[in-house]
Amino acid sequence: MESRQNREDISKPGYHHGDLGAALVGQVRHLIERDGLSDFSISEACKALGVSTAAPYKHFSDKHDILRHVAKAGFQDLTLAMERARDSEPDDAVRRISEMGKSYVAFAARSPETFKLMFGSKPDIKDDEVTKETGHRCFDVLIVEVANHLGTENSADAALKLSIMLWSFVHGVASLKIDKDYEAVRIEADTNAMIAEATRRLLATR
Amino acid sequence: MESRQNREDISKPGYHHGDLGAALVGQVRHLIERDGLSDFSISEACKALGVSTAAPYKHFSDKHDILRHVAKAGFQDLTLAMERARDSEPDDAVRRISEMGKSYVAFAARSPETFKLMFGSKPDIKDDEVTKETGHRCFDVLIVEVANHLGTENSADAALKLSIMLWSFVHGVASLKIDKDYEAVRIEADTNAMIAEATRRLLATR
DNA sequence: TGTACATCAGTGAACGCGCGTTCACTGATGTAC
DNA sequence: TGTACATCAGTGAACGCGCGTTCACTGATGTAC
Repeated sequence: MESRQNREDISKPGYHHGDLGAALVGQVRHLIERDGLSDFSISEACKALGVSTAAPYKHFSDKHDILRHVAKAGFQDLTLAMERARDSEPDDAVRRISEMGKSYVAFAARSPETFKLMFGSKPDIKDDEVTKETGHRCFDVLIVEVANHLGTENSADAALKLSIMLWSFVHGVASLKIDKDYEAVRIEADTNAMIAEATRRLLATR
Repeated sequence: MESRQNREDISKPGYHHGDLGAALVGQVRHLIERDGLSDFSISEACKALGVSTAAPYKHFSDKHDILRHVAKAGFQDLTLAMERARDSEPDDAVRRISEMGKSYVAFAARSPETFKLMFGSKPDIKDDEVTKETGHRCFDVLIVEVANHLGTENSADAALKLSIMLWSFVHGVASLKIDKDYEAVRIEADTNAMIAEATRRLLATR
């Protein structure tokens, strides 16, 4: 049993479905993006995979369990995207941080409903320790970079405070963008330029 | 007919319900906050008001129509709160703007689900011209103040850009706060202090 | 290699549920004469 | 002031719907001998 869980990524085509668990998480993620977080249904995910509506319960305890896995996968993707952005800019610390911000917003634009699931207030997601831990690791990527930039003469607390400020800012940009609020106020916002500008200002030494 | 619409705020107790339309909007707003935007039901609102489930359709075309009125009321409340915050700080322009930011976040903390309804991506809300206009008026309160602060030597475009930046920031703080994301990352954020600090930095002249 | 057996990922039919919305109706109110 | 009538905000019963979840079952797979 344990060995099967460890190689759940290999899919033998002849063995029933192969790996319905992973396929469901992927399909649900797709449907969430297509129909919205509150309008998708796992029944439809089953239909798309050619499987009975009872099949998921052999892999997950309930609907929320599937969503938890989707959220976790989302955090892993986001972390990866931020690490890539960080590594793309080896010379300039401020630019490195603003690139990470851009990749945060880009992820939200690419997967808006998954983003909402990850950062929304559903208790089934929020209270899950595994998802929490995955999210925390994501935030750590930013803290490390800000602490590096500030240098040792500044306290870790200063780095934390700045990180929260930077996170809050890009999270606001991401939220307003995917909810089309800029458009609602008839603004066309160049979010990338704005992130670069705001990052500079927030990180400016007085 | 027209004269009745104009005094929909007075409620004659003997005349059927009095003013079921306004009562429903209030009750739905209350239920949204209690049960969440995706778990409330108008049936329950009807039960709470002691009215049949068919009664709402004498006042609203459908469920979304009620939500549109809730969103509009939310924007009016938010605008009022921001104007009050602005007027409480007559001397210092930067502080005036940061007080407006604090009142934005305070509104979100007070009415998180209404806030999500107002700024979320529900098309029935987003595409409504009346709601749009009410939201726009809200944003204008900020732009005017930022333009005043910048003075005439700066373009209106500069004021707009700065306003978007400030809005994005406080919107991020509000979202992360009401979705309990600071807590999820085990942070206790002093949002008011953070807003004051970030506003100073974002408005700083180089 | 062949056979018997245990496992467990699937089926498909059924369930209870609460929802939004409709329908023909009723009866209190305001108004015209 | 009294009566007849039009209006329309309410009723209450019913509807169709799709959902998440359960149940006893089946049959392909891996394994022990």
